[in-house]
Amino acid sequence: MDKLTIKQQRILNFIEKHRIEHTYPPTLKEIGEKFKITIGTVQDHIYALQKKGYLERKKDIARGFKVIKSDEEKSFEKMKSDVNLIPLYGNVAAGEPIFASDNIQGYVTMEKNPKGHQIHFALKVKGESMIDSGIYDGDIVIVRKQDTAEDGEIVIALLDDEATVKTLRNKRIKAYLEASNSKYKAIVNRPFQIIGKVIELRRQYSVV
Amino acid sequence: MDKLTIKQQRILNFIEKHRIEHTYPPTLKEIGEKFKITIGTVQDHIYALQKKGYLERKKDIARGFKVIKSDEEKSFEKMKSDVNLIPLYGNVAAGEPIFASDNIQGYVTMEKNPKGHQIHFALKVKGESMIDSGIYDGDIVIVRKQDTAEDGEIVIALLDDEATVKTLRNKRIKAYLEASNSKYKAIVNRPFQIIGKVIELRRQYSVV
DNA sequence: TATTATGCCATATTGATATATGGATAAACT
DNA sequence: AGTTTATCCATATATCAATATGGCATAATA
Repeated sequence: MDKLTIKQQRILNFIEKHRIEHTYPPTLKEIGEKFKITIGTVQDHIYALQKKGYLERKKDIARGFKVIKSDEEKSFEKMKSDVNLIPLYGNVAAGEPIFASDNIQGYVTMEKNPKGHQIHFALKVKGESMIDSGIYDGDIVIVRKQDTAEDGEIVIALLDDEATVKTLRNKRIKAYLEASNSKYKAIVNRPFQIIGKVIELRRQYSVV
Repeated sequence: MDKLTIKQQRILNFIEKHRIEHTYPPTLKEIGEKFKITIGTVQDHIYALQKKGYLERKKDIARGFKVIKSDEEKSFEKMKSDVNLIPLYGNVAAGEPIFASDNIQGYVTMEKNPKGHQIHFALKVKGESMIDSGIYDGDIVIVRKQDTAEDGEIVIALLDDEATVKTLRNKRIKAYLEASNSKYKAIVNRPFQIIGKVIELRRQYSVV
């Protein structure tokens, strides 16, 4: 693609900017007014932009401009549109509903999972019970909702109506939850329910 | 805002969809063609959409539609636009340039930092030297470029042309680098250069 | 030196688009 | 029963907007 002159670049920018701001591209006249040139001159510029491959336009269509983006810009935009916002829940006291919208503390960005629309959420970890697995107090875990898991996977489990992070031990005889901290005992013989599996961990360091 | 009828909702959706796909909104005629109704009827629908507050339009302006979005939609869009993609670099052998675009392994999404345009990048951690700080082999660290740091902060340092993750010890007498693993010794009396500070850690668990 | 690209003007014409008006039916609401 | 709302139609007109054409000057390029 040939390089654009300053004038051409400005006009191209104006078209795209106008489109974003007004939801529709400008007319030739509007471009002319902006740059204090006549329609005829605008035609020349538009022609140049088309010839150089930076602009497409539909014939006889009002405001029928389409600014061509480079592959790099495109893939960047695509990647951005592939970003999902998932809710970050705060810690929930026993008995309270976990997924109440009142408990949403914010949102966390996450690359969209290619495997369909699975439901994710994020949770702030409280306590030291998973420290031997490198999960610290204050870390954020991103969780995929599911009600089963394999032996050794880190899960969010509902224990006495409270959500906790633990390693699932799914042995032949019985499933139980294990803390990753030698000071804590495994939780055996208590009913629990798995609500999701930890798929990612995030830790934010305080920024000065 | 009054509720929309099915027909009105469809027309509203079409206008927005057309805008996204073509970069400009449709004309009255195009709407009429889509729904096989006459322009007069389209006028009625547009009028209703305006009266109910779902659509704005400029008088005498071709394709002058603007679909009004709810506050919720707006804030979601805004949050998405506040997402940045930062490059993820792979491990670099000693002597090779670190920030060469050849070394970009992918991109990581990150909430845009409100404090201006700082430069960030991401790096995959190799080795066990920071395990006592909960940073494991394979973890991804997000780094803010800077050439100084405070005592105790985790930094990326250039040691013999190789980038490593270490804790900075900035004592009265001399600065040195410390591993967070009792098996490793601190690196004293060797020249190094700080290239950034770790501001976030991410760990992906294998998803089955 | 001839040619092409850039940057500008003016004006006429064709076609695209929006607007205005009037009329009709059925359903919902007061 | 009367009124509003939601659907539709048809047609005329004004204006918006794109296109076509021709001309001029300068700088870069073959």
